[in-house]
Amino acid sequence: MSAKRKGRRVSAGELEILEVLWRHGEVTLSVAHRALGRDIGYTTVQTRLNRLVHKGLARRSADRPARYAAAVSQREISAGQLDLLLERVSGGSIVPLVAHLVEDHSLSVEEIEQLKRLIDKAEKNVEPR
Amino acid sequence: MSAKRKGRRVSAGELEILEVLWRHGEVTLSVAHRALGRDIGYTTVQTRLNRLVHKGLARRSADRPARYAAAVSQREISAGQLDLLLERVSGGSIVPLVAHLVEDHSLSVEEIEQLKRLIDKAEKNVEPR
DNA sequence: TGACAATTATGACGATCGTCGTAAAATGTC
DNA sequence: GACATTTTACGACGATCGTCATAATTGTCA
Repeated sequence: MSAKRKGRRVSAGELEILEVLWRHGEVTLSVAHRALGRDIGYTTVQTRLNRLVHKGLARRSADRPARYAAAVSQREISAGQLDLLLERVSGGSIVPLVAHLVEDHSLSVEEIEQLKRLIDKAEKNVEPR
Repeated sequence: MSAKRKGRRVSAGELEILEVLWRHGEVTLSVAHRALGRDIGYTTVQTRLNRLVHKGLARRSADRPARYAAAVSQREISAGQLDLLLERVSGGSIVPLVAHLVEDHSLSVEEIEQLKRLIDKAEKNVEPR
C-alpha cells in the first residue's frame, strides 16, 4: 500500500490548479493562467502555484519560463479526497455515495457497461468473512 | 426540486460535526463533545457548533441544555461535496470515482447486491442522447 | 441561600486560503 | 545599448478555520 497516508490537505483552489496540471501535463504560469483564465488574477495563479510547489504537490522546472507539473497523481489525490468524504459524510459506507453518483447523473450505455464490469470484478473479491 | 444551495462551503471540521448530528439526530454540546470525544476541546466543539448554526447548516433549540440538529440533509451535503469532487478531480466523469470506491474497499455481499440494483435501475434511465 | 456544577458567551490567536499589487529581474526587440 | 515585455519575487490583507481559555450565566441541592 501507499505510505503516503499522511494528511495532505488540498484546498479547493489548489485542486483547481492541479486539475490544469493533470490535463496539460506541463504548463508555464501564463498558460496556467489562461487555462483557468478569465476572472482570476495572474499573480493569484502564481501564488497558488507557488504554494503547491511549496507543499510538494507540484514541481517547477529550473529553466527560464518555468514549467510546472503535478507531483502527485490525479488518482492518488482523488482517492484521498474520496476516502475523506466517505468517512465524513456516510460513515465509511460506499453505497450511498455510489447511489448519488449513478442516480443523479445521466449515464451513457458505455458507462453502464463499465460500471457493471467493476461490480462483477468486485464480486469476485468479496471478502470471505 | 431543491433549489441548489449555492456556494455553501463546508469545512472539514464542520463536516465532522455534521456527521455527529446526522447520526444522533439531536445532541447537546456535551453529547456532541463526547461523540467525537477524546482529543478535542470542549469549547472547540462549541465553536464549531456555533459556526454551523451561524451558517444555517444546523439549528439550536431554545430550551436550556440546548439541543443541536442538522439543518441540511446528509444527502444534500454529500451530493454537493461529491459533485465538487467530480468536477475537480475527474473532470465530471463518474466511472473513475466509482472504480476507486469499489476497487479499493472491501465490500460485503449485501453491498454488492445493492450496487447491482443501483446499476440496473440506472440502466433503465440511460440518457436517450 | 449559598456553594458547586453545568451551560453558554465572548474573545483571542496562529495557520491557511484566496486575492492581488508592486516592483525587481530577466529576456526579447530594434 | 535602450526600451518594451515577460517572468518572478515579495509581501500584504481580509476571511475562514481550528483551537481553546476565561468569564458570565443558569441550574441544582444540601
